[in-house]
Amino acid sequence: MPTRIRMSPQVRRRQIVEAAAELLGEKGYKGVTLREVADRVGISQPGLLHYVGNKAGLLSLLVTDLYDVDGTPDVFLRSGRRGSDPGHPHLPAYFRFLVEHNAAQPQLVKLYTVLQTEAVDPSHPLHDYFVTRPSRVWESYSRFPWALPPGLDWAGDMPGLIRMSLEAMDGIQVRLLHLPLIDYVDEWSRFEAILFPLPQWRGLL
Amino acid sequence: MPTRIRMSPQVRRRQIVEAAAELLGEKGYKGVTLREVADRVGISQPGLLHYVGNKAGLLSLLVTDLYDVDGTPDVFLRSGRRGSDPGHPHLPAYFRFLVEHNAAQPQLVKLYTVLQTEAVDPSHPLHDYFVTRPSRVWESYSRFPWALPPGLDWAGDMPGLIRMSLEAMDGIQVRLLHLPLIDYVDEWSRFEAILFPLPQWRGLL
DNA sequence: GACTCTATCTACCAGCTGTTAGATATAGAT
DNA sequence: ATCTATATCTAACAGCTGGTAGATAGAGTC
Repeated sequence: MPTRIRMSPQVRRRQIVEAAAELLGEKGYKGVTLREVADRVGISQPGLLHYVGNKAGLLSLLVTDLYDVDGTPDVFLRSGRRGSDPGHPHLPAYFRFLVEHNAAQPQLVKLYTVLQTEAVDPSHPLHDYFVTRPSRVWESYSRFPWALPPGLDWAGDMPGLIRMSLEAMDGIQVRLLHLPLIDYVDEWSRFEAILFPLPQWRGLL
Repeated sequence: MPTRIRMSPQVRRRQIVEAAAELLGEKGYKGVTLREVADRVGISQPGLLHYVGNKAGLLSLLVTDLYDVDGTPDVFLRSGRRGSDPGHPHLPAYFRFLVEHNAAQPQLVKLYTVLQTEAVDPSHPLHDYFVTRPSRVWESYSRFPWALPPGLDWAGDMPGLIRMSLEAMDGIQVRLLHLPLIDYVDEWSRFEAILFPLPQWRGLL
């Protein structure tokens, strides 16, 4: 009978993650069927279920393998990039790092944006994950002694500054879903200029 | 036999729009079934279809009855609000109007945010509507001689300023889906302060 | 070469979903 | 009262979806 293509779990798992990321980024979790993902990978639907258990397992796989693995402040501070001195890390420097990191993976950003909004539904497998995410993110940020320019108006309101920055990024990412196309890095640099309005700082990055 | 409740098309249609808006705002278009909407209205599923034709018709109803009917620049300029002089309309004044208008209808904002992102899927009934929306919105804005403060850095880049403002609003709206809860108007005022950094202007509004 | 493990398959199913066909009852007009 | 228009219902269906059961075959091990 026909030759069955048997691959190592590592490779297959990688294929599944990539196929799922691409499809979910376009059609969302509810909009994608297991058969679609399986077809793209080149296996049968039960074959896919063998790896993910059930449909929600697809998302666990994505979160585990794609989210929160790089692009975090920790990674930035260990990256040795300019302004990444662990003693006094530059907040805008990190945001540039984050934005450039994301801009280089538009498909992942799209996936993130789509899932984040789809998860408003309390029955969505990632509902809790996303609803509580701002708290976890802030907790992550607050562990570092970010350096802030002394002249900044709201230098005292670090949470607000970070929150607005992330809101701006989210807004840009939503805009990226529509036309005419814009450039993520360019658009962020405009926000950076008004969120961190200190020319001499920007020269340092 | 059981008493059948027969209502005027206007009333029924209104009920359907409200039920659909609420449900779609939580579960999205794909996540909601016609039966759910029908149940909430209190009619049968074919009874609902009598009004909307098919499932996509639900969305047409929403767009027709809820979207783009108020909150547009035209409405603002006719509203007689402070700064709404049709000769020299104030851009930040309109944005305040828009934000306050939206903040007063959080459910509608949620619906809009959810549908906007869900419609990335090319097979989504509102795909074209949302993908091409920025162009239409800009066209709408460009019909008015918005007054801009002379000292503003990018006074020459009106499209960019408007685009950033709308991105900021979108970002806030995404953040509104998560916890801890924030205040739409407060958060916008922070962005206004950096997008339109002219104290004497803000005193005018 | 025989054996074991498991990745992968085929076959199947129950439940849900959108949609249709046709019957029925209700409100308003005559 | 009767009639008409139509809002609303019940019944039914085909397609798809996630998930299960059991068979099969490929790859490494001894």
